[in-house]
Amino acid sequence: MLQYASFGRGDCDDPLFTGEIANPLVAKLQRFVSLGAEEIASITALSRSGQKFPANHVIIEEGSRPDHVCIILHGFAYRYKILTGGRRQILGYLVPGDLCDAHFAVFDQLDHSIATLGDAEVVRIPIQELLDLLARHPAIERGLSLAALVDRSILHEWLLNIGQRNAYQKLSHFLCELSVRLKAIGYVSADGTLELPLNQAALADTTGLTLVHINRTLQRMRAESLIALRGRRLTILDLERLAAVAGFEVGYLSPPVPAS
Amino acid sequence: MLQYASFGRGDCDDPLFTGEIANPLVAKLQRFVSLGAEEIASITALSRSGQKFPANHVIIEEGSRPDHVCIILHGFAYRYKILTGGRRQILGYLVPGDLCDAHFAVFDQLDHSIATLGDAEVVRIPIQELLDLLARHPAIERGLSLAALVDRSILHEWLLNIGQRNAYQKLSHFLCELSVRLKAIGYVSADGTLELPLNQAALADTTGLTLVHINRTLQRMRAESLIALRGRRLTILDLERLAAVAGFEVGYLSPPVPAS
DNA sequence: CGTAATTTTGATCTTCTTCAATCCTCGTGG
DNA sequence: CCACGAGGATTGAAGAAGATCAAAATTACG
Repeated sequence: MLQYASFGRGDCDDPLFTGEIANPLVAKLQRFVSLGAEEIASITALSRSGQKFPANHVIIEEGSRPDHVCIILHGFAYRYKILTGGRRQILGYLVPGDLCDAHFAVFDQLDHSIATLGDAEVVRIPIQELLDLLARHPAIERGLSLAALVDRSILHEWLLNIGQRNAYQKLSHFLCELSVRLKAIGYVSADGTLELPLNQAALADTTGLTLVHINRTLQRMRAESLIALRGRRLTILDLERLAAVAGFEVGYLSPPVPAS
Repeated sequence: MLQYASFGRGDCDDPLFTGEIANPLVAKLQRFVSLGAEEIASITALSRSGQKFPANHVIIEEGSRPDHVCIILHGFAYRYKILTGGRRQILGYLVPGDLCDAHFAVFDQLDHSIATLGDAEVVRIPIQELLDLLARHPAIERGLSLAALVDRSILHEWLLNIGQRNAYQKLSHFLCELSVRLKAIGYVSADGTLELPLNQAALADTTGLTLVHINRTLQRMRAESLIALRGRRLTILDLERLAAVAGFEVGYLSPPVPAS
């Protein structure tokens, strides 16, 4: 049984519910474009049941040229690069509904790896099937393009974050982003609690800081009553104030408004 | 008269030559896909003569929703974001042939600004015209998609660079990248000299370091005979060794090999 | 209940920042 | 042809943010 189900749109492990729950990819696309019943059915058909992976399982290895695309159904994953010497930079997080490299994978070998954060459920779709789907349904293609746009915005924001802010702000900013993204897919409870398998080492490699320094920064944030943290359960006590110290602006995470 | 012409494919300011020189966008696309004569003609027609801007002129402002796309014909530009407080992060550089936001601009308002680095010549193409062009010539669209892929790789590499390497490596890595990119468009002379209007403040905001620290790092690199630097003229004396200290691997800059 | 992973703490060190001058360089106008 | 001014480069000194190393404490988990 996967964790976090209680915050999600329902427990996909329960076969009784399978037909009823919004497919996470459908849900994601619907934040960008409106989909017809047939489009929803097509996506659902492709991504009904996935493969389950344990924590820290490498889904796609840097340098490979995958012949399929992965969609996260449950749980989380992250993109990363490793430096000779062992240092790791996390390049981004994938949440349910996100896919590992839409049409990108068609051409190229990956420049980074992707691994599961905690236990996760992932569907693999042969590239050709995805291409067919996109060809048949321009709305889906458009939705994915817009999603890619948001991804790029996030990348830009991360660059700004890592390059220009101090440790306290870096961490705050990342937590704000996380909170907003997870809220959008229903993974944050009313009191601001999010539960995810993110350890301090991952936070360090996300922000370009040291594990030790992350630890101390977290403590400071707790002391200031910005967050509460126990085990995997992180509660953002004061998102307003957290956003203020981070200089966080939601804009870049919102689906772009289509030109009229 | 624009600088750097001597390193480029010819002097585009000379009207006698205009018809003969490869259009920089054509040249760029040809590194990814093969173009027919008609495609080349179409592109050339769209981007024959541009508008000239002085140094540090903002071409596209963050938050605007441009109805056109810009192509750099001559000179350089950079993407950047500014933080309240004045800190600036440079997100990437545009060289001749690059465009400010291909099909991206269709949907969204920009999340960052773009400005010229030195004097530059830029064409503005109405989005609709570009869309028509892409619709008529799938090869061009494909070329731009591949170019976007490389852009993303670069962004990933920058994140790794800023997040995980030390000052010496950061700067070395950036210089390696610059050298390779400029060499690809013929802007590096045989002895490794590149001439571009990049001051130490820009290097600082590119790497997330301080101007003062950049200065001292450059001095160290000179002392180690890795580079020579006089005014705008940077010579990479030993690219091998520079790449070694930076942990630089060219791969991510190469056009992806199309799947067979 | 024991082992491994993760978090926490302490002490020390150094890389990089900050602040504040000074010094070039180069284009401009007198 | 030279003085002037501005942007850019360089230097120095001092401080701080964050890194590193090593160990202990906690927590998770089979």
